[in-house]
Amino acid sequence: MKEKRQTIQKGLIWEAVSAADNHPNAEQIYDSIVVKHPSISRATVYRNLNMLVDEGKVKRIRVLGGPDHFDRTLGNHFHIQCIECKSVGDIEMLADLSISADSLETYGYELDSYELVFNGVCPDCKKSHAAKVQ
Amino acid sequence: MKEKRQTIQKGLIWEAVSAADNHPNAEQIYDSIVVKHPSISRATVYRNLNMLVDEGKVKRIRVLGGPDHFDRTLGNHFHIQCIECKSVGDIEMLADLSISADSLETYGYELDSYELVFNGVCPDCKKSHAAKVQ
DNA sequence: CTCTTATATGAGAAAAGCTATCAATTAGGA
DNA sequence: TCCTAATTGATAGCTTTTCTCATATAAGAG
Repeated sequence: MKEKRQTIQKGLIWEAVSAADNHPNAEQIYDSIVVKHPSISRATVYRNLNMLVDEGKVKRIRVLGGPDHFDRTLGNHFHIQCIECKSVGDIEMLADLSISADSLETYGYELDSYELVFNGVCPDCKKSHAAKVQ
Repeated sequence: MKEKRQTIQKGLIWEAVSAADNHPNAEQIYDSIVVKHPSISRATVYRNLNMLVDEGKVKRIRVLGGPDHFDRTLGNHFHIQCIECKSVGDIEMLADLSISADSLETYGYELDSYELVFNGVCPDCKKSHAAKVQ
C-alpha cells in the first residue's frame, strides 16, 4: 500500500507552476487551469500546492498584505515584490545567508528555513510615475 | 489644519507595543489593552498599528500561516519564528543586507524595505521533543 | 471657555485567503 | 475486474484584516 496517487489535477497544477514565468498565486494558478479543465476546484489547487511545498518542489513566497505566491524551486535566489502592482520578481543570490543561518544554532534554534523578501517599486511602476509627474 | 490627533487609544497601543517583551500580534495587543480600557475596538488597534508601521515606529513581522506580529523598531535585527509554538524571537544582525539591498538598483527597482524571517524550532519545543522521545 | 468640524473611534458587517468536511469519484494494486 | 483508501469538488467555516458609518472627540478658531 504505497500511497500518493498521480492524478490529472496534480499534473496540471505542477505544469501551471512550472510553466509560469511570473510567480503566480493560487488564484492565478486556478485561473490558468480552469480554462482547460473546468471542473477543477480551488480546494484541490490549494491542497496540491501545499503538497508541492512540503515535497520541496515548489517554494512559497509570502508577501505583505496579499496571497502567497509560488515559485518552482530552481537554485538559490530571493524575491522582490512591487509594493504597487504586487508583481513578484527574482533576485539572484546577493548574500550567503546559509552562513548566517548556521550561526542561528547559538540561539538554540533548530533552523528549518528562511525567507528573504524585498519590497520596492518595479521599473514599470517607476516609469508610470515619471509620466504622471511631467 | 494639521491633522493627526493624539488620542487615548493611540497612546495605549503605542505603550502596549513598546512594553511588550515578546512580539505581540494585533489580538494580543488588543487583549492587553482591553482590561484597562474595555471600550477599545479591534478596528482601532488594527488602524493604529498600521499607522505606526507607516510612520516607521513599528515593524510588521509577517509569519507563515498566522497573524502579523509587531515589534518596536530598535536597531537592525531579524526575527525567527518557532514553527511549532509560533513564538517569535529576535536575531541580532547576522549579515549586512543593506549592502545587498543597494545592489538591487541594478534590477531597476527602487527599494523600500526588506524582510528576513527565519523559521525553526525554538529551544523550548526542542526540549519537549527530547522529553517525549525518552 | 465654547463652538466648530474634520478626524478618530466603536461596533459590526464584510472581504480575503485559506482550511475543513464529507459525499462522490478514481488510481492503482490484488 | 474488483476493492478500497486516497483524492476530488463543492461548500461551509475559520482566521485575520479591512470597510462602513453613526457617534464621539481633539484641538484650533473665536
